[in-house]
Order: sequence, then structure tokens, then C-alpha cells
Amino acid sequence: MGRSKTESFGVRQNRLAEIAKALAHPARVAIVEFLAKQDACVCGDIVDVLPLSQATVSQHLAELKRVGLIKGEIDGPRVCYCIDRKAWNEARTLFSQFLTDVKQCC
Amino acid sequence: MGRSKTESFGVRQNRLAEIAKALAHPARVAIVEFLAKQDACVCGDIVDVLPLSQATVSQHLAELKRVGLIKGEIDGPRVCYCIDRKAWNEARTLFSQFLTDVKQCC
DNA sequence: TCAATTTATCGTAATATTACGATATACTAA
DNA sequence: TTAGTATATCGTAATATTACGATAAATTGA
Repeated sequence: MGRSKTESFGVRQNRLAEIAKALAHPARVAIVEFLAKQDACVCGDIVDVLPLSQATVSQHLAELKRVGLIKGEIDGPRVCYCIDRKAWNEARTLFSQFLTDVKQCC
Repeated sequence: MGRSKTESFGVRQNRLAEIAKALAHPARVAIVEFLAKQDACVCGDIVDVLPLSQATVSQHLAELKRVGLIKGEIDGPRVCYCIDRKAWNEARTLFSQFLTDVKQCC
């Protein structure tokens, strides 16, 4: 097949997996960390920092945006990306619960 | 291309992304949670619980094992899977730092 | 030994991801 | 208006993921 059977799992499990997938690439981890490092939301400097083409970075940004972890605000000719506080809190809650609840079993 | 440029990123960023990828499928989230729910490490009952074929479940288990989050111990004709405490602690540390350090930027 | 059971692996198909050049789009500044 | 800059999107290629039936491998119990 090749298509995830998402309908067979819970909303929370799917959301957790979706966020995990958004963070499942080192470039996207790097992007998020870069955005956080800047106090203000700097934008396309990301392309300068990452060893990837502009098109690829844009694609990674779109994926992070699709999941809601970041949001982009048009600011003149450029786009200003920043962490979406609400979604990030959601992610923190989901992951910290998940990672704490799952204890050792043997 | 289609192959991640992992060599361009830090060890921590790659590890974080690797663990995230292992959790980037609801079936694998479900597997981990199921393993944790059982106090002892039950094994192929996972196949009964999940709406996936035995082959697919085995594949998902292999992925979790590859990353180190779970380990399987052969127990007679069956294999007994359980959370790997050490790797899980590593994941918890990585993610909780990552999710806490990244604050809002705007 | 032999059938039954459990799990892994192989083969394969459908689809998704990653990457980038080329191009389109949108805005600013001259 | 027009050139320049910034970003998104399109097209495409290489590779990875997801899924499952079929089969192999390993072990137990009869």
C-alpha cells in the first residue's frame, strides 16, 4: 500500500505522530531551533544558515507550517516565520505526557 | 534526490530527528504505549490489538528496535519486546530540553 | 520426527519524502 | 513602470515508507 492507516488510531496518537513526523528531519529541527534563538522572528536567513537550497528550505517550512508548529506572516517582500506558541505548548504537553507515562516494562 | 543530508547537521539534531521519525507513525506510538501498559513485556499480542497484518507490525517493531527505543528478547518460540529504559531516558531528555528551550519568538 | 505456532524476512505495489533547478508570484524601491 | 529581491510553487528524479501475502526460520509440544 504505502498509505498510513491513520483512521485506525486515536486522535491523540495521530496528532503525536504528526508532530513527530514534522520533527523527523534534522533540517526541520534546525529550523525550529534557529527560529527560537532569534528573539524576533527572522525569516529567510534560514536559507543562508542551512546547507540546503531555497526551494528545499521553503518546502521544510511549509511542512512545519502545515502541522501548525510555526506560522508565517507576510512582511513586505519577505515572510516572517515564528514558532506558534499555542501549537508548541500542545506539542510539549503531548510529548511530555507520552514520554513520562511510558515507563520501563522489564 | 530523496536522501536526507544528515551529514550537514549536528549529532544531537540528527538523533532527535531519528527518534522523532521512529515515533512518526500512529502504529508505533500505539505499540510503545501498549508495551508500557503491560507491566511485563508482552509480545505478539500487539498483532491482535493493532489493525495491521503480522508482517507490518513486525516491520514497525523492527524500526523501533533499530532506533533503540525497544528491545526484543527471544523467549521460546516468541519474542518478548519491551521499552529500552536507557534509550527512553535519552529520548525524554532530548525532547524535554528541545521542547522547553524553544520558546515563542513573537 | 512432525505438526503447530510464532516471528522475521522477501517480494512487491502504492505512495510519500527529499532535494533542486526553473519559474512564477508578490512586493519594494527607484 | 520597471528592475531587483524574497518566497512559493512546479516539475522531476532518487529514494524511503507503508502495507501485505507468501514464505522461511525457529521452537514447542505431541
